[in-house]
Amino acid sequence: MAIKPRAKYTMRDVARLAGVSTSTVSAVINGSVPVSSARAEKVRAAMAALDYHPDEVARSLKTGRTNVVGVIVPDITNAFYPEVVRGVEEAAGKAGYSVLLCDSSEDARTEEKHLNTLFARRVDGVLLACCAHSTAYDTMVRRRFPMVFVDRVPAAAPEGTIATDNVGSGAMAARHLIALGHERIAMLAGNLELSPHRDRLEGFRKAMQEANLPIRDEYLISGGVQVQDGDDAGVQLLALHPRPTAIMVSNNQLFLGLLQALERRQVRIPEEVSVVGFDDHVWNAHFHPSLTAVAQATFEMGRRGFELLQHIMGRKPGEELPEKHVRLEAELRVRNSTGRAG
Amino acid sequence: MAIKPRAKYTMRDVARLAGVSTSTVSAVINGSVPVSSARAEKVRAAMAALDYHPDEVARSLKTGRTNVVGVIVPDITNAFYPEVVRGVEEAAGKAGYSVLLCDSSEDARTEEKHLNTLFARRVDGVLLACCAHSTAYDTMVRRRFPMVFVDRVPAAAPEGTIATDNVGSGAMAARHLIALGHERIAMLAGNLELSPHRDRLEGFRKAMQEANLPIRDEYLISGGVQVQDGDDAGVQLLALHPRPTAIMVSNNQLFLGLLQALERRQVRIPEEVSVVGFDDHVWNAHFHPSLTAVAQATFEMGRRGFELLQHIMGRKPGEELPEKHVRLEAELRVRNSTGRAG
DNA sequence: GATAGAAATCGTAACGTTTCAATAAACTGC
DNA sequence: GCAGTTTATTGAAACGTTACGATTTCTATC
Repeated sequence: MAIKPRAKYTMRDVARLAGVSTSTVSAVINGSVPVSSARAEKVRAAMAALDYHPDEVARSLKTGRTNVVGVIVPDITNAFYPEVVRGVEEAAGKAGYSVLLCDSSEDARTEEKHLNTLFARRVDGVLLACCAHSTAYDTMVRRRFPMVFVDRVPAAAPEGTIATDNVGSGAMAARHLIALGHERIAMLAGNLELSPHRDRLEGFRKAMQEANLPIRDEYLISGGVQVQDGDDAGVQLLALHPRPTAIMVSNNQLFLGLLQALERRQVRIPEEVSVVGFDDHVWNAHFHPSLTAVAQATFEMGRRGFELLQHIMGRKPGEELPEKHVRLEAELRVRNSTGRAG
Repeated sequence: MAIKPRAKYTMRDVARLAGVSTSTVSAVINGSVPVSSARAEKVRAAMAALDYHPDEVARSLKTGRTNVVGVIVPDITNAFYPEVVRGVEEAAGKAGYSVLLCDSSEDARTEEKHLNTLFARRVDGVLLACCAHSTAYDTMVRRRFPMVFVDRVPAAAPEGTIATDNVGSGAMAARHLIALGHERIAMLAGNLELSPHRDRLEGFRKAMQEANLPIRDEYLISGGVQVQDGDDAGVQLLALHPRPTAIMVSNNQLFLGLLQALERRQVRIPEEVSVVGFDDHVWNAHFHPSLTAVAQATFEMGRRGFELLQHIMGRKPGEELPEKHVRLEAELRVRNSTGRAG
């Protein structure tokens, strides 16, 4: 294997130019040990003259830390995740960390592959929005790897999780519909192997029960999380008698699919059916009608997720975490896609 | 500085367990040198038994390559970039590279900081969608750093650029409006320091000239690229006499702002004014009316951008590139926001 | 001016790999 | 059976840092 030409200058060169030892250069860089200001100045001048930047690879090998965290998302083109990633990236940057981004395409094998790569690259920790049938939990626990589950959390995770209060916000969305007088409420519940969808359904159930409203089996559609799944489910719901007067949808892609189906059938919103979705973004406000949706604290999820990971990475053996599970509040943005029943 | 406990096992442990030297283990891993199948099998068994994964950090230090590329985007929450990044990530993954993601927030100083970090981390190359007043070009050329400019390309870049044919697609959008009989056409041209916006304006000018149509100064609004800028510009345009009958918009955020302003003033689209934008995404088709827009080959931009970078990284000194600049065709998706001139 | 103690500096041995020159082992052909 | 070749295997020297113990240089005190 051909060896790549490396950075022009090394610490040796700086040391020679400044007339000191490499130890002194290292001390100036890291501030680990006091250096007389005269020499420190000389060293700094030499570094600038050579445009010298310490080799982080060598440094990592020596210190055992890379100052890199991995982030694995199931689909970066799903508008939810870029905001989370942005939150991570910003918090990480402030703390001197860089972010290695991986996309699992909702595939457990790809996820596992990424996890192995990140492990081999010796990242200091991983933030993971896992996919269905994820084996991540076992793999990394076995390796004692600092990890935080974001958005989608395995039931077994004993610590290091951050997510929206999905039970609560599912109930919130349902209660909103109930308060508008709806009784025949349907839900596109998404993939019930994923915690957010499972929890939102639980919240929905809770709210319905509180209000003494029945949930018909045929009003509950679960399975996929893609646009086409939402479209299919919409078609299915429209064929029912009686039709639901309101539909709650468990994520933005299903939501879009549902809207597509309703539009094709020329079903008027909210006159004929009210719809409320999860995941808000700019376009929701400009849809016709504008869309009522649950807005998650995406950016904050990323930011605090990184902070949680930082605690885990910095923890001494046996030490307890200040908090093991972070639960974020969501906000219902009421717009014009939900209206009074009847 | 406390040293982090490292991976349980090293090549030494594998070698000892397999009863061979570390050189042999290395040979098995890299296939660099023939190893008798009996010993190779022993080594593989030992690796599996210890769940051993070679330390990529050590390997990088030795080989001088990290198999990591950096990607810097101005705003990952702008729906355009996740698709580009996905293209890069996928192509990179297939080639054994990982992706370090940085967000510059459209700020030249942040961009420069990221560039330095990536450089220090010894990534093998960088894909950059630069921001206004970027100093990246000089910095990295000085360092002879493999780099590809994506989407936004500095005029001076002698090679390693990939972008949409913005002049062509700008002209395409304008011609579409002209063909519909519009003569008073306005343009929200965005930030003219950025090549895509500059080029789209040039295309617009070209098409107008071909058709012998004048461009009024007050119909040309440039400056920002954010939603609010689009809104402001919309307000400004609506105050003019005569009003333009069609408006072309240089990116998706400006587009959204413009739509916001038109909606507030209850301007009917396309009856009173036709609008065409840049950057298509799923929601455009479901807007009311559905939005005519130029769709760029985002995913492909990422994928081919990475491939171009690969060529640059793998190039021997003095060798020529198979192609220095990649220009991608865009597609005009005609929907209902553009109609015949009144 | 000598001396103790503190402060600054340095040499060197790692960190976990790869690679190259050197050795050992196994084949050739005669 | 032996020189000559090929083929496997290994030991040891890097790669560019950090950090430890050892050493030198200061400063203050008597």
